[in-house]
Amino acid sequence: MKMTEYNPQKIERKWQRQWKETGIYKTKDSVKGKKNFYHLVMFPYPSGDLHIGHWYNFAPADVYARFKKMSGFNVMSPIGFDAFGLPAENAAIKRGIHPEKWTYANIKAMSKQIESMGNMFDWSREIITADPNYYKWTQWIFLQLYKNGLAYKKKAPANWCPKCHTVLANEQVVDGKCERCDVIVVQRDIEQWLFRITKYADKLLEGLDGLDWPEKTKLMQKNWIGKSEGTLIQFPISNFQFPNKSQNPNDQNFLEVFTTRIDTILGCTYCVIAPEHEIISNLKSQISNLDEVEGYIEQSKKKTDLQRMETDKQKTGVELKGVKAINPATNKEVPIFVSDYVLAHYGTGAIMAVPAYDERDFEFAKKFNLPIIKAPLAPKDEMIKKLGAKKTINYKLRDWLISRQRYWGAPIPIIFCDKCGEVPVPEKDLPVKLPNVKNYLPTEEGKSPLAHSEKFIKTKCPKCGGPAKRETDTMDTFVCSSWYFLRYADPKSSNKFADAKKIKSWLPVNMYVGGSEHAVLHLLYSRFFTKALKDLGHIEFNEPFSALTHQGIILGPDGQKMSKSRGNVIDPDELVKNFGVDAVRMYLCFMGEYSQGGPWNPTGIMGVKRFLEKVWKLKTNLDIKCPSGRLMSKSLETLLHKTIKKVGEDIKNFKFNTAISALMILLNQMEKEKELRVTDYALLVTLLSPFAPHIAEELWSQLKNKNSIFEQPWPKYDPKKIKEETFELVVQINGKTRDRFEAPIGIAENEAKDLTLKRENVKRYTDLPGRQASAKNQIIQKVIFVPNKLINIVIK
RNA sequence: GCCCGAGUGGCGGAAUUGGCAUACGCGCACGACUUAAAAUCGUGUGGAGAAAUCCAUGUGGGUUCAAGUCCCACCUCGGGCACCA
Repeated sequence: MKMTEYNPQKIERKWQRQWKETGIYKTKDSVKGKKNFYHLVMFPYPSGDLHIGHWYNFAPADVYARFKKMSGFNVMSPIGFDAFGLPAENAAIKRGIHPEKWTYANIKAMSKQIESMGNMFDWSREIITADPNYYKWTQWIFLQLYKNGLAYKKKAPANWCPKCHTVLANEQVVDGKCERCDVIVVQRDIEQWLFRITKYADKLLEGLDGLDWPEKTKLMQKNWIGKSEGTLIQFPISNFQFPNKSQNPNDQNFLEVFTTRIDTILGCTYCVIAPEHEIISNLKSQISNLDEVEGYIEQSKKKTDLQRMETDKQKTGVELKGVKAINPATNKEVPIFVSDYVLAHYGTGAIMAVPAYDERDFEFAKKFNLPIIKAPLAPKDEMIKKLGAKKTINYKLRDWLISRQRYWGAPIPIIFCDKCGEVPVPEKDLPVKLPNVKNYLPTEEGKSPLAHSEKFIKTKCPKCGGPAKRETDTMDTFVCSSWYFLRYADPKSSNKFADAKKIKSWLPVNMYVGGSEHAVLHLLYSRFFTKALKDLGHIEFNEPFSALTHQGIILGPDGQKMSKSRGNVIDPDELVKNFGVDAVRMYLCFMGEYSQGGPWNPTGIMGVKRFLEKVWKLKTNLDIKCPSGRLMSKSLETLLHKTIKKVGEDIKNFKFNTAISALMILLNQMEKEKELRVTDYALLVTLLSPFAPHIAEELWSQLKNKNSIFEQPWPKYDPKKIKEETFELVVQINGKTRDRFEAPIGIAENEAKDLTLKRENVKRYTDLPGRQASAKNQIIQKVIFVPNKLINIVIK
């Protein structure tokens, strides 16, 4: 069969079938003489349809992967599905379909769509996090963390989404609202599982330095961790009386505060404690306005986080009457207030207020008519010594809340026994399978739907064999995705989460491509898992992703975020039907800077489509144009080598738009040539192949090549052939371009100057009546010569 | 409020890091082919001016022989954090 017309759909079908049959993208764990290169895109969750955003993530990333493969690396580019979790579950519930059925139907549909992109994904390594063979190891990792004190259960106020009926991690609360459904989050006292990510705060901070990541992302993590160095100081309570009950050794007769500004302590005129602060219960007998205080505490407990934030300008609070603290620096008594502008979970939950130096304290002081003293600043170190204060470090980062009162997740492998208490499921009993229940709807009472499944709950205690109950909460889906990159190294392993040798040969990930919305979620959690697994001796590296790139967001043609209600959604399937996969891939690369994204231009794609057609036509004309064996023109040769250099360098830097522009320039030049060698045309096709793999593979085979173009080495350029012999010397008069002429590379300053002064265009400025152009008689003040670039004559 | 990032033709965007601003593409205009249209090909395309030339990289200042690029102030947009003491 000989194809004469360019029919993208036909070519795509042909080569996608061929690639599948030959298994060209199946990755071996090692190839002799080649270095492994782990190239990863963030795996999608099975939401339903493949969005243009997925394309923008995967297609340009595939250009990079193919380029790496052709550059001599053994490239692994795996794909899978982040199948558990709220998004899939909510979508399923909305349609009245069981989450499992819905999820697997979507995976099937989306796999087909992903395959249509023609990426070099290795499907033999596909993973699905909802598969028991996968989540067995998610549970196993949970147990490792649990056994080493990095996972714990506690009852405390947590972010509760009233619509999703589950608690959420701090990272999943955006502006006081649930990141999934935008409903205002409330605080709810509930038993919850947490990972002790705070133990790794410092390591997570330090590790950022060595990473080839966008600076902005590193900064976001740094700010999220929020390290601040300060001091703990004790403010004695005057006339402190221990409560009547038997004396608790933890009861303190002082108030400990945290400050980063101990130098301002002389200006401290009152103290403030958070409504949740423990000291209140010990002071009860001394507080004369206890009813008022407790009323205030009740009130602030009822507030949502969002309401607390809204009180931005209006500070509230109540003084603890009958109790005073003593400022240890001045030995003066100061009042104590309870106010919700102080956060219980940060520092000690208590502050020394210095209204003269702190804006928030100033506002509060003004409202309650408290003294504002502009005291002199004291030297920090001296003050610490004098007061016997302790230097300390605080972090904004809080422990990661991972339990969800939802059905569609990996069960937490813990058993509760009346006799033995909390008992981890023995590793040999993993996985704890998620039962296929009929009643999977979330409940209001703060319990997982699994709590209704007697069959699931009832079990035996692994320790004593007595009757016991299973934990019914499931894990946050971010737990599943915090280690998936390890599994790709050995996706079928049944006796380990992945073979150590295989992990060593592939990890850390060499290039990770995905959205920046995960800057403090997935990317932080994965770093935590990696560090914990390393400390527990399971892996040998500290950081999961050596290099990271974010794609931008594609907006609708109207410049607005794409949404069905706005009707500005661009459907990639439709584009593929109209323009072909190669054109879609290529236009995504061409439309602008990769990390920037931007509005979709419906007519812009015609440009790359035309380009591909021209490449095709050039081949048709080749037989006429090329009498075989002719030398190409000097100028084409230079351009060809320059293009090889530019395209390679641009792909390496994810500057796909300028790489394509260089290819267009090369094509435009080739079209103008009277004769064209087959080998030179083949070079163009090779340079094009990472962007438009289907047409390139077809043209390559039409050039009578038997192997795949992707088994070709990336072309090398000859640095000698890039060097030109002449250049265009720019002549400026007072910094403005007035002339230019061809001059040999390396021309000396004197020679360039002489030639320049003889130019007619220059004489017009320098040959003034009665004066001569020379630096001596002051027409010419100065001559600036930039070798191989320009000459600037400064005249008066 | 604080911390990042960005503002370049009608539009998406280039610019070897201080050296010809507007590459490449879209769009538009004119021409060729056609009975005609589409497609295709060719030419032109920042603004003003007859021209010399002048003016243009968010605004205003500065440094420099030379600024889109460096410095200062401001404006607008995007992102992050948000009572973290």
